[in-house]
Amino acid sequence: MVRAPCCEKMGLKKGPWAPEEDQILTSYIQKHGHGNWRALPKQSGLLRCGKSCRLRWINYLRPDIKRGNFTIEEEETIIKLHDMLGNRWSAIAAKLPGRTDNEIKNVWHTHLKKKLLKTNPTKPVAKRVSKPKMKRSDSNSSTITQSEPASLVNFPEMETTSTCTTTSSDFSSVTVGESKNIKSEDIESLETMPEIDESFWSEAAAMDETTTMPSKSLTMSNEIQLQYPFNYEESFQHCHGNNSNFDDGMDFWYDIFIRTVDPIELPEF
DNA sequence: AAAATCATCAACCGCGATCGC
DNA sequence: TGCGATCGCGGTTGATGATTT
Repeated sequence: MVRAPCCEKMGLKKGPWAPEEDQILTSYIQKHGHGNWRALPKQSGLLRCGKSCRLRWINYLRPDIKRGNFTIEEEETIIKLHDMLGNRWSAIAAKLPGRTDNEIKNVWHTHLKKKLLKTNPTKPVAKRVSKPKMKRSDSNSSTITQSEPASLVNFPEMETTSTCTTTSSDFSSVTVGESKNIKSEDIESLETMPEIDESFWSEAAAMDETTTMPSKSLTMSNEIQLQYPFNYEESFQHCHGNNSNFDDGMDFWYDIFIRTVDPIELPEF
């Protein structure tokens, strides 16, 4: 599929927005709503592409935008959420009313990353938990489809956990209750998401000495998930063959771990 | 005082997901 | 069901102001 490059048409303006443009966009949206962003510039008379209009509205003109410096509480929330979610700025922004993903991203890169490095230079700052990418074609199926491995996972503690015990030879089909598949809302449900901090991982590693993976089908509640700090790579290799790697295993278990809303069922193995 | 470097942040870009015909 | 259009996200860029040399 060939995509028409955004803003490439002659006459479309780029760069900083003039106050008059802001005025036009604001009054148009207040009157008509934004509807189709692509059509908005034509209808409002702006010489901008829809994408640019959308960004300007979302990041700057929206009436509920909170301006000014971030409070200590907001910064702490960002740090906490980033620790849990990684660079999922929109998910983090959803928990900070009036703040945009762009703003949070900027604050993270300019202030918080440095702040964290100062206060705790040994802790990995760029910890990223990738959101599993689901193939659209599988959205109604009951199986988890893994489209690509996590690109960066930095949990050194996990690599040292002892192995789990499974008797599985086929883990390719995991039933996920009613929700059928991972939904972004599930991942966004931070109210039910356990906080994963360093103490969790060290506790998990300690517990792992005595726990093994259940060998029969089970319902995996939030608590149970927390009790099974698997060796991601080995467990995944066990299920998918020895050619799979740590990232595959991490992503696979992330799929399972992230289901925090409804209990899920694992197949017999 | 001027040049160089750094910090900030608004805006852009590309891509995957989703919508809707 | 396929495909083009559109949306939304995250990474990156570049303009600008502040600070340092």
